[in-house]
This record gives sequence, structure tokens and C-alpha cells, in this order.
Amino acid sequence: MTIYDIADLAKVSPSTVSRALNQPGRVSAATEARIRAAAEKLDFHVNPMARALPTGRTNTIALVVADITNPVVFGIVRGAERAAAKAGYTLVISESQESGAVEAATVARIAPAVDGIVLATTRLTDSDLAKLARRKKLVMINRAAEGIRSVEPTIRTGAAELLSHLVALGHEAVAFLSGPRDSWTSARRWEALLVEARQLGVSIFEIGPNSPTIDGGKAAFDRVSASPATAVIAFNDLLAIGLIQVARDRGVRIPSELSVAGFDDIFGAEFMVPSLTTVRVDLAAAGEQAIDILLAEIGVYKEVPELEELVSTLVVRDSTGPKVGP
Amino acid sequence: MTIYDIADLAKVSPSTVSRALNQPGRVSAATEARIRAAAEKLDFHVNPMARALPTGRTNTIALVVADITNPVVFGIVRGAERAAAKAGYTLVISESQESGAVEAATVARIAPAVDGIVLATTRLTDSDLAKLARRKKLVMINRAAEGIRSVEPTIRTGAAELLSHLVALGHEAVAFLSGPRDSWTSARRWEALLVEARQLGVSIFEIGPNSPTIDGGKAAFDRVSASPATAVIAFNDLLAIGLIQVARDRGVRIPSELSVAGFDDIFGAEFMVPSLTTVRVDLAAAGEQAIDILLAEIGVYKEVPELEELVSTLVVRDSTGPKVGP
DNA sequence: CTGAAAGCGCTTACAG
DNA sequence: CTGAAAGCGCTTACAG
Repeated sequence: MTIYDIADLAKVSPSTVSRALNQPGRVSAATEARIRAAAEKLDFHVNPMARALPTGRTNTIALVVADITNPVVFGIVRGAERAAAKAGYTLVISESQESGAVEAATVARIAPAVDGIVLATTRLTDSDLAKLARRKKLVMINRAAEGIRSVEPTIRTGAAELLSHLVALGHEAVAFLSGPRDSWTSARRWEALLVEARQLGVSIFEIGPNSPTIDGGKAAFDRVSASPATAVIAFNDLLAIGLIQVARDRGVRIPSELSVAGFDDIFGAEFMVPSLTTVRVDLAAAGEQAIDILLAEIGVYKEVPELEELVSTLVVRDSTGPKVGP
Repeated sequence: MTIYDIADLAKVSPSTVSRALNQPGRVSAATEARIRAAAEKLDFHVNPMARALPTGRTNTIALVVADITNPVVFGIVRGAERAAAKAGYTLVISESQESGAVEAATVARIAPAVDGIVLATTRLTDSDLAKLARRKKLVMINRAAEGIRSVEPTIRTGAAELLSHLVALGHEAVAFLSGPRDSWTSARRWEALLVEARQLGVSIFEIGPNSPTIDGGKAAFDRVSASPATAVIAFNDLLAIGLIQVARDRGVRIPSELSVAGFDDIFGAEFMVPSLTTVRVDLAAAGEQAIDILLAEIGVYKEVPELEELVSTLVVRDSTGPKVGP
């Protein structure tokens, strides 16, 4: 079924069919009605590939995430879906897996088929990003690069609250379980914690890099227990969960012997034992903002909608407690 | 950058460029090298929309899921990604949200842009499915319909193990917390449990329908505690988790006062308190099989690869225990 | 308000 | 092995 079939049935030219279906008002009410009826009757669906060729518009945007099973991604997807749907855009989600190389390939493959891309958890290098940005509208979440728009929730607020919380509990030496070496987010969190630690006069040190997974957290246990830390802040909740799991296996009580906190407040953080103290960001809002910015860049919106600052906040649960003196 | 630019640079016709890039061997080695060099130099990327028009092939398949934050979806996505990548196909994931109406719209929008569709957790009606199957290659997971290929992990094995487990613990009255009224999966699980219960001589009854969420589980608590059940099997882990949460709030001890089990073995089931007894299916394998079948239908594979039967198995954890006499 | 025509970037018989 | 040509389904100036 093509517009030619409709044209035949409605006794008009294909151009008129195209106008009737896309530019309401550019065609007389009577013919439009006739055309719509014909389209309905033939169960016509416009071919988006064919439409994209002359217009250069696909009406689709891509959300590229490293790992769709990473709970951090949920909120982003949720918000992105909402914002895209509101604008009548189709959102396709694409997974880039771990490596930057795979991500580059994924993005290269998907780029020509979409009007713009949101990189949610990118591991691309700055130079890859710059090259990509030249070819396609781009917005990033939790990553900054020269000349590319991005959404970066403030981590300072949550980091400050978390550290104050630990200090109030009497902790004097805190370990930061960092993420992968090339994780931009991990680096930002570490920086924020460093600044706050200095202000609060608590000593802090890094243990890492670590794979940002439960297994990564498990693998870090020995280094943690060998260290002077009485409290650990993991780069993300997954790491924290892994750490807590081995701790339990090894008979280390949490939080009485070791306090553990994470970042992200992922699904499950609330139900595990002990429930996890963590820093939360409104990721759905981040996803939504990223799409809105992208749509504005594409020209769907006249101007970027007013964006509220995204702050992070502490969620205190049971995995942090008073330091017990030696 | 188009093949015309490459043709200019390499001093050949566009047709030759197309051949060189797509049909290795159909062009002399020398010209092919020249063309590839030119393509490289111009940073050429074939326009998939333009390619799709004459060929009718998009090299893309869609995976439609109801809710991407549903942990059940992860494994499916994981496996589907793997299978699609192996065939050089791009997989786009699309969320249909709750309602069948939204799903129908989503599918209609995405269908023309892909070569085939895998419906992972569909709520479409049989008639919608039949109509869609006429327009597009279709494979479903956990849903059966006349004339449409599907992947259906066997739930019988896991259901039998679970019920035997409960009977061995002394339970005599079991409640099934069902899912939404139109959930095909919930209906299948209930049927399997009914059959097994009859064989084992344990009484079982349904409490539902319920929203297949944590909140749904919470909302079901009053009906559960009013019932004669000493053990509850929830349609899915989310429901089970919600139920356990309220139970804890109300001072009902699990499993000593009430045993609770779920289905799916989602992320977090292992970490909650108490950890959740559940029935697990290899969902990644299901996702992989669905894609392989679809690719075979599309003609990418000569024949459907041999598919092993997907069975379900019981994972015993701490949320089920001996029945305590009144 | 409507139609004829050109063009979007590619592929693929058809010739040579 | 290579080129010229037609065509995929749509959109959009350009005329009338």
C-alpha cells in the first residue's frame, strides 16, 4: 500500500495524497476526507524510510546506553520515553555493551537512521564524541565535553550530605570504591567527595579502579578490609551490594563493623539486607531533559524548555551506622 | 557524503561503488581497493533509509517490551542483543507501556521501519496480533496465538518443583496471587499450578487479579491474610516482594508465619530479606531463540537453528519454610 | 486547491 | 568487470 494506491482510489494525484495526510488545511476538506477514507480503507501506513529520504527527517531519536540491565538506566529510559512521546518522536534504545569500541560501532550504525542521539552512559573518547557531534545532533547525560550539550545532575549536594552523615556517625577514615578507570561519572563523584572531605576534615582515599558491578564489589573486599576505612562509599550501588555480600559471607557485620553506602538508589537497594544507604538523583528528569534539549537542537522546539537543576539527595537506610571504636 | 561522492573520487560509476561495498568479489580487486580508500577518506556511511527503499530490507529488528524497568525483560534483551548482533542486525528496543492500545500504536509506528518484530510481553489481542502478523514477520515470547511463531519456556517443571517443595514443608493450602486479568503468562502459570496441585493433593486457590507490581503485592496482603493459605505463590517476583514488604510492616514473620514464593528470579530477589524462593527461566535463551526464529523467517538463516527446550527450575531461598501448625 | 516533475541515496537487472 | 537507467515511496518547490 502506497500513496499511489490511495491516489488511484481517491481519484487524485499522489502529491495531493501526501499533502492531505501531512499538511492539514492545504487541501480542500472534501478531498481530504476522501483521501483519509481511502487511506483507512487500504490500511495505509506511510513508509518512514521513504519519507526520510527527501526530508532528511526520521522522526526517531536514539538513546544509547551501555548496559540496559543497569538499574541506573531505567529512570533515564523512563523519562526519555515520556519526553519523546510528548513530541511524537519514536525513541529507540540501543545497547552499546561495555567497551567504547562497541559503542562507537553501535552509534555509527544507528546514527544515519535517527535525527539525534542521547548518550546516556557513554564511554566514547572526547575525540570520538567530537567527530560524532559533527555528524549528528548529540546530547549527553553525566558526561561533559567541549561544545556538546549535556545534562549533569549535581552530585555535590548528595555527596555533601552523605559525608556529613558519616562524620556525624563518628567515622574518620572513609574509602571510595571507584568505578572503571575511564568512567567520567566515577571521576566526578570522587572529585566531589574529595572537596567535601577536605571541608569536613575527614580523611578519604580511593580503592580502585573497580568493575562497576556486584562482582566488582566482591573483588574489592580484601582491599577494603586491609585498609583503615571504617566506612566505604562505593561509586555505585552495584559495587556496594557486592561488597556487602562478601562482607556477610566473611562474617563482617554491616553497619556495626563497616558502614557502606552507594550512589544511584537502584531497584533492590531498599530490599537487600541491610537496606542500602545511597545518594539518589532524579534520573527520569535527566532523561527527559536530555530529550527536550535534543528536540530543541533538532528544531522541534523553538527554544530549550526551562530546565530545573537536578540535585542529588541522600537516602539514609541501614547499611551505615555509628563507628565502633577499636 | 553519498556513493556519488565516492564515485567521483574513485572515477567509477555509482553502481560500481554500490557493488564494491556490498558484494565483495563482484568488482575487480583494484577498483574495490580504490573505492574503499575513497569511502574511508570521505568518512562515508551508507544511508540505511536510502538502502531500505529499493531493497525493502532495513537490517533492523524491533524488540517490543511492555516495561523496560521490569527485571524480567533484562534477560530477554540480553539474549536478543546477542542473537541480533551475531547476524549483523540492529536491534531496537521499544517500550509499549501498560496498555494494549499504546502497544498497538507503538508497534504500528515501528513496524514499517524494521524487518521483523519480537513481542516480548505483549498485551495485544489475538485479532490485533493476527492483523500485525499479516503485515510483518512476528515472533512472540510467552504468548501463543494461531499461526504465529513463539517461544514459550516450559513452566510445568518449575511449578511442579515449587509445589512439591511447599508440600514437603507441610503446607496444605496454597494461594496463587495472579497477575492482570489479561496476562497470558499469569494464566499459564495458574493452569500449571492447578494441574500440579491436583496431582499432589494440595488445595490451591486464586487471589486476584493483581497489578503485577510491588504495589500490587502490597495491595493483596489483606486478602491473603484473610485467607486460609499458609503459603503464597505470586505470579511474579514483584508481587511477592510487595507482599513480603507489607507482611514485615504488619509484623507477620516470613517464612515462619507465611511462606512466599514468586516467579522469574529477578535482580534483587537474592538480596532482599528474606531472600526470595522463586522459579527461574533462562530468559536470555528465550530472547536469543526468538530472534533466531525471526531471522530464519526473514530469510537470514536457511532454517531455524535447532532450539533446545527451555525449562524452568526452582530456586529455593529463605522466603519459604515449614508450615507452623495453628 | 491541485497536478506534473524532480529529487532524496541507494540497488539491481540489463547491456556491453 | 563496469556503466546507464529505472525504480523504491515519498515530499515539495513550481506552475496553473
